[in-house]
Amino acid sequence: MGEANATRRGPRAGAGRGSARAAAAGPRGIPLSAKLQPTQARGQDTFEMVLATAGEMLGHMGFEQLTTNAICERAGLTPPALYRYFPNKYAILKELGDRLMAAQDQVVLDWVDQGGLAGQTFEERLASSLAIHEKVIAVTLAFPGGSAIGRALRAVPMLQRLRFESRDMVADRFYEALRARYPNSSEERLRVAMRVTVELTYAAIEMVVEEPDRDADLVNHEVCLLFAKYFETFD
Amino acid sequence: MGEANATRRGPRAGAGRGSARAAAAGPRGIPLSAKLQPTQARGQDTFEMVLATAGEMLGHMGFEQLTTNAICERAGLTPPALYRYFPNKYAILKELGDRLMAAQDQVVLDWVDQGGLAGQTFEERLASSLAIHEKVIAVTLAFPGGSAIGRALRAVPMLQRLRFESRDMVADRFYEALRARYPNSSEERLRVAMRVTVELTYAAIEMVVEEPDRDADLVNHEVCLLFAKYFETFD
DNA sequence: TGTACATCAGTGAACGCGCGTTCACTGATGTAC
DNA sequence: TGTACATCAGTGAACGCGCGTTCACTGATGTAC
Repeated sequence: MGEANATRRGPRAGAGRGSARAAAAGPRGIPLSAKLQPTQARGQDTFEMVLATAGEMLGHMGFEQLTTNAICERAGLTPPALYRYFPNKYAILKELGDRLMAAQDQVVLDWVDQGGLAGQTFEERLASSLAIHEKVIAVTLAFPGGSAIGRALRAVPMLQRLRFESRDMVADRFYEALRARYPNSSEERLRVAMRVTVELTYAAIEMVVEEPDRDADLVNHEVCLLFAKYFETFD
Repeated sequence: MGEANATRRGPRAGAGRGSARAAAAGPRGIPLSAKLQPTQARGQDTFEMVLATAGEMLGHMGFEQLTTNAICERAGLTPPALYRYFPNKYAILKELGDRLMAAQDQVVLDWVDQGGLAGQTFEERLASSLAIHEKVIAVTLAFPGGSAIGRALRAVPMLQRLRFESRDMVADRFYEALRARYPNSSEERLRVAMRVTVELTYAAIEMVVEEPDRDADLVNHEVCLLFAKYFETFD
C-alpha cells in the first residue's frame, strides 16, 4: 500500500508551482493565501478557531516554535481540517498579521480623519498624539499574540513586505492630512518625514509592548514630545 | 546495535538540565553558550568558519530556514564538528548577534568618547549625529548577514534580552555623557529619553538597512533632525 | 414537505523527509621526560 | 631530539522524532424538484 500511495502521489508533488495559485505565492514560491474560503458556518468557525488558537499560542512561544500540528492539537482539530483553509503556517501568520495591522491602521486612520493631526497648539498636538499612541498600544495588547505577531512581521521576510505596505499607506494618509498645512515643505521631504514618523512610531509602540511594565507612560510621553518637536520643523 | 545504542544513550538524555551548563541556558532551558572553546588554531578556524558561513547564509534566507546541517554542508564540515562548539543554531545566532552588537556599540561608544554628543551648535550636533548614523549603517551592511541578524535579535525571544542589554548599556553611556550638560532635567526623564533615543535610532538604522536603495540619505537626514530637535527639550 | 443528490467539512491514519543529534572511531597536535 | 602518551579536532554513518502533508473515507449541510 505504501508504494501504491507513493506512485499515486507522484503527479501531485509540487502542486501549486506554476499553477493558478502561484499568483499568490511568496518570494520562494510558498503560497500564502488561504486555499479555500469556508462557505458554511461550521467552516467559518474552524477558520477562526485556527487563527484564535495560533494567536493564543504565539503569546507563549516564538513563531518559530509554532507548528501546524500543535495548532491542530490545541484547537481540537485534525490536520486536514487546517490544511483545507491554510496551505502552511505562514498563511496563518499572514492572516494574523493582516488583521493586527488592519486593527492598528483603523484606529490610526480614524484618528487622522477626526483631525488627530490638526491640533493648533503644541500642547494640543502633544495630547492628541499621546492619545493615539495609547490607543494603538491598547489594540496591540488586546490582540491575542499581538507582540509576537508584530515580531513575526519584522522577522519573516515574506511578511515584511506587508508591513512596509501598511506603513507606507498610513504614511501617505499622514502626508495628505498635512500637505495643506505645510505648503513650504517639499513633497519629497514631507513624504519621507511621514514614513520616518510612522516607522519610528511603530518602533516606539513595540518598545512599550515588549517591555510593558517598564515606564510605559514615561516612554510614551517622551516619544510624543519627540514627534511634536519634529513637526515644528515643517513649514 | 540500534538497541544497544539506544540504551547507552539513555543516561545522556537531557544532559545540561540541572548540570553546570544550566547557568548559561536560555528561557526554555536551551543552552546558548558555546560548548567548548577551541584551543588549537585548527579549532579556531572551524569555529570562525561556522560563524562566517552562517552569517553569509543569513544574507540569502531568513533565520528560520537556517539549519545546522545546511551550515555544515556549505562550510565543508560534518555535523559533529559544529556540535563540538555550538549546542544548537541559537548559540550560533547568539554569537553572531553578540558580535554585530559589539561592532555597532563600539563605533557608537567611540563616538561618544570623542565628544559626539558634545556639539555646541545645533548644526554641529546635527552633523555629528549624521556621521554616526552613517557609520553604524556601514558597519551593519559590512557585517555578513547583518540585517538578518538584526531581525533575529528582535524576533527570537532568547536573543531579545541581549538586544535590550546592549541598548540599555549604550543608553547609560549617553546619559553619563549628557548628565552634566542638562543639570535641570531629572535623572529619570533623561534616562528614559536616552533609552528612547537609542531604541529609535536603531529602528531608523534598520529601516535604512532593510530598504537600502530607498532614500537612505533623506531618511538619515530627517532622523537626525528629529533627534537634534528633541535634544533641545533638555535643559 | 419530503426525498435525492451535490457539495462542504472534517476524520483517522499514515507517509516521507530532513532536522537535530549522537555514536565509535581516526587523525592531528601538543607535551613530558 | 626523539619517543610515548594525552588531549584536541574532526569523520562517516546512522538514529529517532516530529513536522508538513496527503490519502480514502464518513458525516453534515444545502438545494432542486
